[in-house]
Amino acid sequence: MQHSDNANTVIVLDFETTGLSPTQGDRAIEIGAVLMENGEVVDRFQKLMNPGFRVSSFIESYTGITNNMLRTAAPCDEVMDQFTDFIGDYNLVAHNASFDKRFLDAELDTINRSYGGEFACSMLIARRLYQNAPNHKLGSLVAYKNIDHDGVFHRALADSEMTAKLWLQMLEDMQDQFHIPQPSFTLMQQVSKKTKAAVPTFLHKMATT
DNA sequence: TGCCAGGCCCTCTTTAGGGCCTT
Repeated sequence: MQHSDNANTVIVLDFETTGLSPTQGDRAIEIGAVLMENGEVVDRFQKLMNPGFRVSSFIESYTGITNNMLRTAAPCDEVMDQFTDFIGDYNLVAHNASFDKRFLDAELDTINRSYGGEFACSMLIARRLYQNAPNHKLGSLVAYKNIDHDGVFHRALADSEMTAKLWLQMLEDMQDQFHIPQPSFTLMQQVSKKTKAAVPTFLHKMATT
C-alpha cells in the first residue's frame, strides 16, 4: 500500500498557520486530514497545536482559532510527531499544495522526521480541468461543482474534507469527460504539470492508449 | 514571530511584471 500509485488511496490534508511563510517564523496551529480509500473517508486526523507565541487578530478572525483555544493545545512538535505516524508513506493531496508542503517540511525538519509520499495539488489540477470556474479558491470550486459542505471554512478538517470531495469530483470528471478509466495519482500529478493548452491533447492520448 | 513568501501562470514575455492561491 505504501508508495501506491492508486489515486483512490490518498491523504488529503490542510494546515491552519500563523501566517504565510515558515521561513518568516510562521508555525502551524492546526492540522486536519482525511485518509481516503476507494472514494470513502476511512480515517480522520484533527488537532490544534500551540506554536509557542500568540497568533495575530487577523488569524484569530480568519480561522476562528483563538489564542485561548491554543493555550491548552499540545505543542507543534508533539502533534506533528503523531501526524507523521498518521500519514506514513501515503501520497498526499492539498489545495495549493506548495503552501502545505512548505509547512509540513518545516515542522518535520524540527523533529527530524520525514514522509515517503508525494504531493499532488488540487488547485493546479482544478485550474486545468475547470477553466470556466470564476476562480480556483477552494470555497469557489466547492460552490462551482455543487459539492456538499457543512458551511465551515478555514478550519483544517473542514477544508481537508472539502478538498477530498473536490479530488473525488475531479477523478469522476476525468473519467466521465475525458474517458480515462482509472486515473492514477501519477496521472493527476502529470496533469498538474502540463500547460493548460497541452492538457486536452494529453488527456486524449491517455484515454486512447 | 515580525512587519511580510513562494510558486505557478498569463501576457502587450524570455533584458518582466503582475495576478492568483495558501494563512
